[in-house]
Amino acid sequence: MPPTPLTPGFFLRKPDRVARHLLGKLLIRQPNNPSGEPAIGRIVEVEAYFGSNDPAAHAFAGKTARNAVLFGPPGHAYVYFIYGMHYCLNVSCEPEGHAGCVLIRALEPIAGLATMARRRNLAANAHPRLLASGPGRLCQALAITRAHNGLDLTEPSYPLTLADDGFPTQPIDATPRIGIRHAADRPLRFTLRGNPFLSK
DNA sequence: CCAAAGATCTACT
DNA sequence: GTAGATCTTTGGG
Repeated sequence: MPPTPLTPGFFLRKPDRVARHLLGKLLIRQPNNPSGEPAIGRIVEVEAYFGSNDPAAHAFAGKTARNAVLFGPPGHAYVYFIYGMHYCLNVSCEPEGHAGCVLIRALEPIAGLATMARRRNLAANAHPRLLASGPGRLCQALAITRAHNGLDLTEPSYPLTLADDGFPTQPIDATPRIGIRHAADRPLRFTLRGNPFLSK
């Protein structure tokens, strides 16, 4: 079935519910110029962050210039720069005023693998696992930067879109989130069970 | 103004 | 397994 963009209503639920439902969906990156090819990946690993009552969330200490997108409408991109080198992509969820979000952590490459490899400075025949398995890697593979912060991911005419292609429901594992200091014991990282393109 | 931490990745031992 | 790269954001003086 042809990919259908997700609707804002998809993101109105709590972050853990949205996270589970995002597994198996497509992240579509339109080319920057007409001669380029789209880059498409299937979401296989995500983490849920609750705006309040979640010490690990960027929005835990309240609204700032950096995290303002999280407090806005659902289905929008929150892109931040970390460790001086990497970008990470989140999707805002819950109604406006609530700062829940989902971090996209790994993609299974579906289309545009050569473009992904080039953006990642890898050989054209590099193992596809190296393309987008990890939050920093997938942003590099899809050329996602702070320029995309605040973008509506439900609008198919924009360069970055989330879509459903009818991929069937799969068993899901829930494990602790990666790389955080606080609340590291909560099982809020969700993965497609046994998928070879997970980040760890 | 300055300092410190950070939802990472890669290379090297 | 450990270290280094590299810079934005934030909070305190």
